[in-house]
Amino acid sequence: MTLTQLGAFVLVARLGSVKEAARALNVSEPAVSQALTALRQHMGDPLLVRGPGGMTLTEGGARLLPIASQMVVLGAEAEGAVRAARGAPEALRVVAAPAVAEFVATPLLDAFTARSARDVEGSSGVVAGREMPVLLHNRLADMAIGPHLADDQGLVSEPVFRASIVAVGTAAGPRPLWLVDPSGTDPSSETSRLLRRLKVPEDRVRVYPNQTAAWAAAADGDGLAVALAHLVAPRVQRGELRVIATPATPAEIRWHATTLAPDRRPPLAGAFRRFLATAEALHIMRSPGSGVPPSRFRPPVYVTIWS
Amino acid sequence: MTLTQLGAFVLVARLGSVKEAARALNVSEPAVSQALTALRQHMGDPLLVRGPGGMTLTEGGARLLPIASQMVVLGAEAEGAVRAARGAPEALRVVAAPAVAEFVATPLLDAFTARSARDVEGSSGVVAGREMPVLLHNRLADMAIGPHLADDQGLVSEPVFRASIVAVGTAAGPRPLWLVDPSGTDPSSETSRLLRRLKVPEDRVRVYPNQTAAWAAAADGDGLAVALAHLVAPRVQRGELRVIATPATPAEIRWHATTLAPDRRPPLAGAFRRFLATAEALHIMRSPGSGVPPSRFRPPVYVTIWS
DNA sequence: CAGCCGAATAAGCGAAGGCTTAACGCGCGG
DNA sequence: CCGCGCGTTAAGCCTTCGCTTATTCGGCTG
Repeated sequence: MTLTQLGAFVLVARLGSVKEAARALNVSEPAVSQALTALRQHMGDPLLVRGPGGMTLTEGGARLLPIASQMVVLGAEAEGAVRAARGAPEALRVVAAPAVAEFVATPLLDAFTARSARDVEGSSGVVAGREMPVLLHNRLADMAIGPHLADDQGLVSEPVFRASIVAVGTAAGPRPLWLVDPSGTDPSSETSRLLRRLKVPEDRVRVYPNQTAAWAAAADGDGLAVALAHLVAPRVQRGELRVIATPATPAEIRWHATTLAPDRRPPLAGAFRRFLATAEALHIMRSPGSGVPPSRFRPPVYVTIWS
Repeated sequence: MTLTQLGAFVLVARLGSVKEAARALNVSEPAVSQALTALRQHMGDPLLVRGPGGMTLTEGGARLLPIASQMVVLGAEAEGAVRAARGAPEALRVVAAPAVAEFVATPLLDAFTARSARDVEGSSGVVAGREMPVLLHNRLADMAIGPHLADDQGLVSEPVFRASIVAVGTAAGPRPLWLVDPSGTDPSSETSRLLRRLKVPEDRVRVYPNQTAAWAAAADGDGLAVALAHLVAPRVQRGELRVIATPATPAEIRWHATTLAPDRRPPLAGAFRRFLATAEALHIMRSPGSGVPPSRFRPPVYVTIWS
């Protein structure tokens, strides 16, 4: 399996014909055809078969195409990325648990890049706790902010923030519906730990795309939402929501910053780690202003790998 | 540039040593070293240099690593994907504008897969309008739901839903701050069209990760949020928010479903397109129940390409 | 049935890729 | 200063890639 083969396959699938693909690639038609057969053989699937209106994908080909297409794109990107590294700003890549990402990751990165004298470019993404060690080890991220990561060889995980999680809703009741953010599906998260401690059955849990949405549903009387106390406080004061005591809340939780061991982590990750200890960072975590000007808002490039 | 070369590079970067990488790959040490030099030459960058505590990445290497790593992973995935296609459920991949993704994409796909007799597996992702045609053409998605896509050769875009966008907040005032979801940064979106029509300068715009969050901020009196009227209605009725008239709102908008031309689109995409015309789908779009049980909630695999 | 078009196959060739063993360079600690 | 340990270079070998031209196969159309 070669990038050229994948490229040929992608182009034939897109253009619907070997001939056109050959023309687009500026090679002879058999070259493309041969690349295809090599790939077919490797995969053990026809991938593309003759059909009305050109070559059409088999089910296997349809599965392969998005993956192959991405690989081709990444291949092109790779060359550019290395070349662009000269004189480009240093990159700092942070992955975070949903609540962190939703409320504080962007303000923190903004403050850090603004304060850092160096030319720095930060970006962040959301992942489950289980993924974090892998991403750090593979250096797909420089720092993870979220739950404590077990003493995985080569990782250092230090607490950077303490908060309290509470249940909020409009009224207490028996067998409430629990409204949570995606970390409810992440077994290593505090949210899911809480649900387990309360023995909430799965059919009494509803997952929302983010904590704000879950609060909104709770304010509608749909159930109890899990919330970080200091973040939901304004709504409680306004009377939209009430803090509902449960056997397991309020509970104290900690956010941890995890990086590779100091001798192996990028310098920038160390600098950011030190920044997290400053009063400025602490202030941001305690009361993040939410919403950012559009020029600052760069949504990460989410590429969905359809599996 | 070969996948083997990239694999060797990734492994050396991860393990910090050529020797260990060679052992992990079960090849001789020069094999790895040579793969590295080939890649270095191709890229025109040392990528990895000797450093204290093993081989350390150059800035260029650091840029390459995440890309290379992903390519390697995808390479492995490719083989599995084709093999798994036998007897696997058919895949339907939908990309959607932020508002669609936030409120209706998941319920729609759930309803469709539940109703379809076939074994179907749906998944969805969020993208900007500009990306949609290329994703469809490249067959990285089977359908796009969002703005009308210009008469791009080979694409058919049909309206599937009509709604009204309004501005909501707690009070009208001069020079309000506009609170929008990420589509505010997408020039082809209705939201950004609206902002342009109102001549809102960029520094009066704040982008939130989703519409719900923007509404919440608006309820806090932070400014005016852009909202789909029928979705924000409950909050207006409860008095949390008021609809604020502006010279450009309320405005009627349309969601369009776009696929490849019928003769080139996957059968499943056609079936889903027809489903969107049913009363059931219409009902879901009009009043989507939000929040899904966790067993149903499969967050798409978001892979961030750090550029 | 002839003719045509597009895909597949055959045969051949140069250039990489990818692997080995052997030897070299080089920083570091005994 | 000698010997490790580790990365790199050298040389040789076989396989595969990737391309060509020439030919064959298969389906569609007049």
